[in-house]
Amino acid sequence: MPELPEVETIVRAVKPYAEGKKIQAIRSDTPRLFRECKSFGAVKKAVEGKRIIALERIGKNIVFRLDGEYDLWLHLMMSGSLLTGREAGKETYIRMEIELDNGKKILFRDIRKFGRVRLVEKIDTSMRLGPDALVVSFSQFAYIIQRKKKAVKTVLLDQSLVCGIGNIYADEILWYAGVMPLRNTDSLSMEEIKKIYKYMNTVLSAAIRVAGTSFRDYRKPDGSEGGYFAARKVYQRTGEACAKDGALIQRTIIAQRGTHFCPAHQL
DNA sequence: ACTATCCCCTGACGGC
DNA sequence: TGCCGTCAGGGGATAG
Repeated sequence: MPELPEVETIVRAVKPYAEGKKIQAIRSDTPRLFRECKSFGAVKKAVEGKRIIALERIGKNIVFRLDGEYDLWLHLMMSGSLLTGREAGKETYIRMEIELDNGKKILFRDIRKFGRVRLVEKIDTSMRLGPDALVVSFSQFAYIIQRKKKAVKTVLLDQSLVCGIGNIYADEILWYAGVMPLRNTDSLSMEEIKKIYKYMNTVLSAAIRVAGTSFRDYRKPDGSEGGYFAARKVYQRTGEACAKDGALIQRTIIAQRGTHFCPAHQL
């Protein structure tokens, strides 16, 4: 699923393709994608003819910074991806096509139609996002963790606290940190919070270096797969031996999500 | 105001 | 062969 490393990979690939170009046309036959906008027509009117000043990632969110009144915001949700150098007619599940003024196209592919587009003001406060997981300082992070009294995994998944972490990396980070996903944040020692912070950075950075985790739907814009699935320690390894101590990986449900952990070294 | 639960979508896969 | 249940899960909406 596209989490911070996957969205970062996509944005890095699309950046040189999009930045500095004008949006010639935007097309879509999936009204559902624009369910949070007034209408598709309103989006069309706001973005066509506008230049893409920059392409940015904030957590799992993608923002096309435009030289108009609004920016174009996109969330890939679970099965969304951006494709470059391809024709819409030759691909399946294309929900939106952005044609640039050089004739090239950015395609939004999304099997499950969970993705969403918004027009956002230049300074937007409606997204309710905490600081990005790769930007937040340790003191900020410790403060955020300590003022919550919930399962640590739930806190890591809450985008309004820290944004960018999803189900795969929450499990991976907690495996490295040696902390049980169900542990209440008010019981964590400062040592444990330090470990979670440290591995949040190392796991996300390592995943970006290999272009993310391809599990089910996620692919890079050129169609190739990310390499982190092979490197993962717990996610989707239920019943396998833990790489650290050989105990069998267990699975439970936290916050409606499959949660994987080692019962021996995660305390 | 806060938290927990439901639900949107589609395809893959295992069991019978 | 094909039908059915389960799983994948981000985040907005809604109930409490």
